[in-house]
Formats: sequence, C-alpha cells, structure tokens
Amino acid sequence: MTLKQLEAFYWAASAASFGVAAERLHVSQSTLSKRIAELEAQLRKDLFDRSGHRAMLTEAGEQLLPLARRMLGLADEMRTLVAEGGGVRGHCRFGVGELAALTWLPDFVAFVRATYPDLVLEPQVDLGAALEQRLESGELDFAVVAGYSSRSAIASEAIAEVRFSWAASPALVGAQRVITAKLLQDTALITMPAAAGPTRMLEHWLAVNNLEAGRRLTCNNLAAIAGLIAAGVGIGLFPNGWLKQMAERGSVVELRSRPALPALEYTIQWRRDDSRPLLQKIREAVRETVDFSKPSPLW
Amino acid sequence: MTLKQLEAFYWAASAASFGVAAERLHVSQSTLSKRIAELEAQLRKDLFDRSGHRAMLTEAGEQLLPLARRMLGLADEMRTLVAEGGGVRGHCRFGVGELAALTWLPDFVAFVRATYPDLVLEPQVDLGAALEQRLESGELDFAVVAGYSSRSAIASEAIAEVRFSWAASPALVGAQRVITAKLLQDTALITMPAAAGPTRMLEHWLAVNNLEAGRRLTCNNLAAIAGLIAAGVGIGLFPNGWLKQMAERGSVVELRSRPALPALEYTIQWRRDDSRPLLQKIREAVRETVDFSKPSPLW
DNA sequence: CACTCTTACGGCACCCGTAAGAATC
DNA sequence: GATTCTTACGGGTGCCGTAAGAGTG
Repeated sequence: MTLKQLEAFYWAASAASFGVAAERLHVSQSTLSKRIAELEAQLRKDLFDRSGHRAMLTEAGEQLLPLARRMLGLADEMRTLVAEGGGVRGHCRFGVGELAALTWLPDFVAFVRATYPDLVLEPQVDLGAALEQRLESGELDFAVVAGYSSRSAIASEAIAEVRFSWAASPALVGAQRVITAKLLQDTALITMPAAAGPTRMLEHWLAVNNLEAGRRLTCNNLAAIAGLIAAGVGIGLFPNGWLKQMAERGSVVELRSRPALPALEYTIQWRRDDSRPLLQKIREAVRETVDFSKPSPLW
Repeated sequence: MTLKQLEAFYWAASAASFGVAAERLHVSQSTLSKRIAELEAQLRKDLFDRSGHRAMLTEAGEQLLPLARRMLGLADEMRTLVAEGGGVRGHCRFGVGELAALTWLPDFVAFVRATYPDLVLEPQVDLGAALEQRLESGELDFAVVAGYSSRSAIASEAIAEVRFSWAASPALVGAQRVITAKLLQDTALITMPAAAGPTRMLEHWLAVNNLEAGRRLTCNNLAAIAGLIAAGVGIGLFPNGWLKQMAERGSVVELRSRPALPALEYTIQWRRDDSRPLLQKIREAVRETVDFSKPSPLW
C-alpha cells in the first residue's frame, strides 16, 4: 500500500471519472487505473464496481474513502509542518471569469509567484457555470466567479462587490448622458454570453425595470466588447474602474441610469472536501490581492 | 513521500537504533538508512541529528513523529477495515519466559496458527528482564513474563497467577514432606538464574522467613532443572501442575512449606506506542489460551 | 460510435542488499 | 576497536506512458 495508490483511489472516487482524476494528478489514465488495481490487489478487495459504464465505489470503497482522505490530509500536514516557507508547492489549477481575468488575475499571479515560488499556477478563463462544473468534477482547485454556487459540494466565500456603469462612445450618444427606453431600443446592447455574471445581472435589471433592449450583440471576450463599445458599435456595461480610466481619455462616456445597476458579488469557490493547506493559503492570497476595479494593464 | 519512508522513520525514531528498526521491518540497515535519508530529502529537513555516535531526533523529527504514528495507524486501520478474516497478517516476534515456553507456548502457537494462518510467529525464550529490554528496544512485539514492567513505555496486563510447590526426589528426602531450615541447609537448592521470576519470588520468600539455602545450583534451563530434581540432585520449585503429574508417576514428591509460597503473577507486556490491531488480536489470543499449569507435553 | 476503463509491452528509474567507508565513543 | 550510520555499486523489479483492447450505453 502506497500513498500514490491511496491518492489515486481518493481522487478517482471523488472526481467525475478516472480520466479527470488522472489529469489532476498529472499521470496518465492507465497509470491511475493501475494504481487503483494494485491497491485493490493489496487489500484483496474491490474498491470500484466496474460492471457499469463508469466505475462506481463499492461498499468497501465507501468505507475506505474517509480513511484515505484523512491519510492524505495527514501527509499534507506533514509537508507543511516541516516546510518553513509556508510549504505551498505543486500545481494549482483554477478558473476565473473574464472580468477577473482582465483585472485581478495579473496581480494575483504576481503575488502568488512571489509568495510561493514553488507553486505552479494554471489559470483557465471561462464562464462561471462551466468553471463550477469543472470544479465539482475535480478538474479545478478553485474558481473566482460571480455569485454563489448552488451546488452542495462547493463552498463559496464572498470576496468583492463589483459595480458597473453604462458606457458608450461619445460619437454614438452625442450629448445624451442618461439611459432611456428609447436609447436601449435604438442602439445595440453589447454583452457577454447570457450565462456570464454581469449579463445575468443586467438581464435581471432590465426585467425589473420593464425595459427591453433592441439589437443584441453577444461576445465571449470582454476585451473585445470594450473595444466594440469604444468604437461606437453599441452601449454596454463597464466595471466602474475601467470606465473612469477610459472616460478620462475621452474614448467613452458614462451613462447614468435610474435606478442604478446593482452591485455584482464575486466569490471564491472550492470543493468542500478539499481541505488542503494549499487551499487555505490560496484563499488568503485571493483576499489579499482582490481588486476588480483596477483597469486592465492592456489599455 | 512514501509509507515505507514514514514507517522507517517511525521505527528508527522509536526503536533503540537504526539496526533494530531495520531488523523489525525485515530490511537491511542500509535500506532503512536510505529510506530515512530520502524522506529527509523529500521534506528538505533533517529528521535526525547524526553528529553523535547514535542518531538523535531533531526538533522537526520530534514534531513529525506523532503524525507518522497516526499515519501508520491509519494504514493499519485500512487494512483491517477491508480484511474479512480479522486481517492479522505478517510477522510477530515475541518473548516468553522458560515456564511459559514449556507450558503455554505450544497451545498458544497452535491457536494462533489456526486462527490467523497468515501470521508468522517468532517466539524467543529468555529471562523476563532481557525480554523487557528487547521489547523496549523494538525487537519484540510483546512478551509474556513474570511480574509487571517498571518501564513507563511498556504496558503490562495480568493474565495468570501461577502457584509453585517444593519438589524433591523421594530418594533424596526419604519420608520427609516438609521444608525445614535444616533441609534447606543440607540439600542443594536448584533454581533458575537470579533474574528469573520464580527465583526472585523464592529469594523474597526465603528472606521474609529468615531462611537460608545451603548449596545453590543455578541452571538457565527449566527442563534441565526438572530433570535434576527428579534425579535427586537437590530440591526446587515446580509449578503445581507439573508437580501433580510427576508426583503421580512417583518421580518426585511434594514438600509442604509454612508459610506457603506466594503466587507468581504473569503478565503480557507490550509497547504502549504500539496500537496495531495485530496486538489487540494477539492479546485476545493470549487470554484465550493462557494456562501455565499444564504440564509440558515432553514428560 | 463515443466514452470509460483495462491490458500489453517496452523502457527507464528507482529501490534493494552487499560491502566498504567514515565517524564517534 | 567496536558500534553505528552512510556511501558506492550492481542487479532486479516495479512503475510509467503509449497504444491497443474490451465493454457499456
């Protein structure tokens, strides 16, 4: 019986499939399969029922799982106990929404690289819903997205409230500085995909205020959206920090709306069953660096 | 970091020396040394201070030790959890005194072999004091000896009270059936070495009753002593069970004494820090089979 | 046919034990 | 010099990844 075998068993049992678990452990799927088979041979007991399409835990496997969990936790405890520099090492895969990717991500990565030089970060930018699913399936260690997760296996902690304002090119709106029903009807509304946090917030606001948008333009790239708005293609939302900087340069103007747009709450999400010290340090680092109003260094 | 490394570390830290730990784990001493070195390299921290003649735990080692202990305990828990047949496997080294070796040992070995066919027993016969030391040094898993241990690291549990009687050849004592001061003076007293439990009990009895023995004959082999007594060389003590059987054959007679010899308490002793399920099963087996009055199958 | 897991197999790395070396008492 | 631990080294094996196979839905 080895720690590698137990690690393979634990992740295979708690991730969505052997393949996901293998990827997470940075080994081939065949290696992971063999490690589990060897553990089963060692214990002379099947831990997975392979009769179906996907491997399911047997009763023995269910019993072993919490012990394996404690074992791996203990191993982590050992590593952190003796490591003087906090002892955060290895790989960390995480997901961020577009907004976070373009504002906070560079600072976060710089901070983590400075604080934990032995930690390799692997950020992945996607929509919150997709990230949540990959988080639950074990592909990611944590995610920073808009809103709380509704999944029981995932914990959420609020880290920031982001305020948005309407923005448009001065060439598009002339002297108008207020959002009106007519303006919404007459100009294109440029947004992220419907599943994105800011878009959901916007749709909710429109519905509550009995407003309807005319033409829609959806783009899955926030930087591209900013470019489109600045180019006068349509109106859209900018986080306040961006708007301020771009307004100073005269490339866009702020449009006021009544009522104002609500703040959008961003959270860090992680698997409840992941108690690694790594994750606690990472959460500290997120809280330490969080700032979604900072303009992208790109413009 | 592997379980083998942690096992090596744990036993090296809690046994008397690397050599003893290596023997216990059935690996060469160089292998054990390397496993520890690899663990230290892995953790980037020295666990032993090798500057002196023998390796001493560093502070980091002291901190790690309880975690390693919990880890190995967890591993044992896993093995027993999934093992249906009680799951007692592997090797078990233990010590027994001469008396236990000649009476209870065969029954015990037979019982254990029948109950736990995958367990390999390695009994070692020696004096209680020597066994205790080897127990503490990690060479033995448990010992069955006379009296309680005074060492704090060793736990003792009473398992039997053994009563002894004086015995002599009828040719030696004629019609006399009572121990007198004169008899003790005139005939040789045949005993086990001074450190043996029955001998210590006897010496105490002599001192309390202000008696002195004349010639002494010490032998480290209980079966040989029995032969010497039956041959009329001198008087000595037999456990009551033996005496009864030999008296029926007429080879020896019982001599009464006033006051009677006190009972001698036998215990099973084990290291307090050894919480393996194996040991609990073994203790059950000992209690199940314990009987020191049974005559040796040899005569 | 897509998906998931297992098996076969070649190659490499790791780990073991023997034997010699270094250091302490 | 005896004891304790480390280092050097040859040999075997255990483990990895690639690729093909088997079974399910």
